[in-house]
Amino acid sequence: MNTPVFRDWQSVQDEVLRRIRTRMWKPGDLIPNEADLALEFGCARSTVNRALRAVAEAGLLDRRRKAGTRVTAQPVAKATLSIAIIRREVEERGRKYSYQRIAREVRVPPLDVSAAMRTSAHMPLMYVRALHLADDTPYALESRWINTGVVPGALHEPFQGISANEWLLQHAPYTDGEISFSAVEAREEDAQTLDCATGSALFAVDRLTWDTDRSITKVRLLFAPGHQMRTAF
Amino acid sequence: MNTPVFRDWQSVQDEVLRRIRTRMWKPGDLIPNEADLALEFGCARSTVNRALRAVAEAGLLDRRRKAGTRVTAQPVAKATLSIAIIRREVEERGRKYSYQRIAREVRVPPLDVSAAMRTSAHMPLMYVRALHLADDTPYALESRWINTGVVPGALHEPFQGISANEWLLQHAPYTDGEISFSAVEAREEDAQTLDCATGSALFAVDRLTWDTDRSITKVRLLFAPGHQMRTAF
DNA sequence: AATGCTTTTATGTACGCACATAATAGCCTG
DNA sequence: CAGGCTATTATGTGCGTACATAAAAGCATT
Repeated sequence: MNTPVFRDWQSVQDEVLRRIRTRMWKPGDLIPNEADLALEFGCARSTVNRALRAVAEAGLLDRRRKAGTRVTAQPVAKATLSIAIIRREVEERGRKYSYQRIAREVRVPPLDVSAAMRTSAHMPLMYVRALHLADDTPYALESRWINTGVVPGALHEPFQGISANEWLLQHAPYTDGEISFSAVEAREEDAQTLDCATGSALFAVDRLTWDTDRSITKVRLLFAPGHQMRTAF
Repeated sequence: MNTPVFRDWQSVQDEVLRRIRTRMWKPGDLIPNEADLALEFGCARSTVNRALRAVAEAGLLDRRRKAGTRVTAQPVAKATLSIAIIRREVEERGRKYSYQRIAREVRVPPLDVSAAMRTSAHMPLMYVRALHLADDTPYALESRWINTGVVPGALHEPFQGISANEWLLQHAPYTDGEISFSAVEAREEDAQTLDCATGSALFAVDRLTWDTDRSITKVRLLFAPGHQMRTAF
């Protein structure tokens, strides 16, 4: 048999993907080891390794030392969402971005907030509420708590011209973060700001960022009705 | 100066991350080239390359040939969501999974469906509606269109015991997919099935999968109120 | 100053070798 | 036959070299 030669790791990857897709290698199957594949493909083992590693990262192969490499039985689709700065997100859709700060104050947060941020229950934090607009119509409503113990500079920043979102990225780099997505009904106050009906279904994004073990900020974004977050996988 | 030695790519990566985090290398900065870093760290250039590549994949570095490597000015947080099979998702939360097929029929779909799936407007597709339950309470309502032109086997499958979700993964591997998330208000019919109030805010996931250029299936999952999708980044 | 050609440079990748490491398989012992 | 030790094996990674390639920078020409 006349196997074509796969010299670079990308074409090895393509061939591996093809074999999985065409079920030449079926889900659960053990595939040949790196050395054999290298021989077959006419390249070095390290090239095969690079290719298989990439496919494994995509979730289509399971690799274990000594046990070998198997085609994932039930691949878990991994959708990678890019959580961009809202201004950029709006501008990339070709719309005009604008920003309105609604409130900014320092006060003791509700208990669920201090608990989530692991700050003491009576420690005041900074609260910022703002509206992001696209072509002058409401796009997303931001409600944010900032841990001024960790980011004291926030106390001197009015967040009028620049959103807290961007300011924090510049001044308080995070090391870890959590994000969660859900659907919530618009409260009357939020509905008025977003110019929609009370009770409308809103797409909500909650983010919590950390500098090692200290919380930096907790933010909820409520998007105007109809908002979609999409990606390929 | 007495730089410790970083032998393996993971510790090089850690050191690079540390330098970015501590702002020794600031956003937008050009960092030393691979050869210099290899010299400084006491390892091979390929090791530095491996580490920098990994950090770049995480979105914290921008690399371009000849231009060098820069710290990303405004890093885009990448949240990777694992879209598991619903049964597994439920079971991993330690709850009992069950499944009820509600409807299964072959008929001509609405125009938006045939358009999205790129099938001809009058071609009949299979429609399957089913409810996924966790601990016997509604968890997610699935409404699915299957392209029987591409997956004829579906015509002989009742989708009673096994969900279309799992059956398709076994019998119709996809090469590409799109996914989108949104919030929608529960229609009366959906609310009854999910045992919630009409108009409740529901988290909706729409998926469309392809085998190269032919659509396989289009599915909408409506999750019961309160559902959260979460991940770290 | 604008244009196009050439050089330089940093990243990207391939190779072959070596050794590390995890995990299975097999063997030995009681 | 159970339990534990050992050998084997496939992947994981490091190194040094070589060459490919993209792109900036420099140079020359108009």
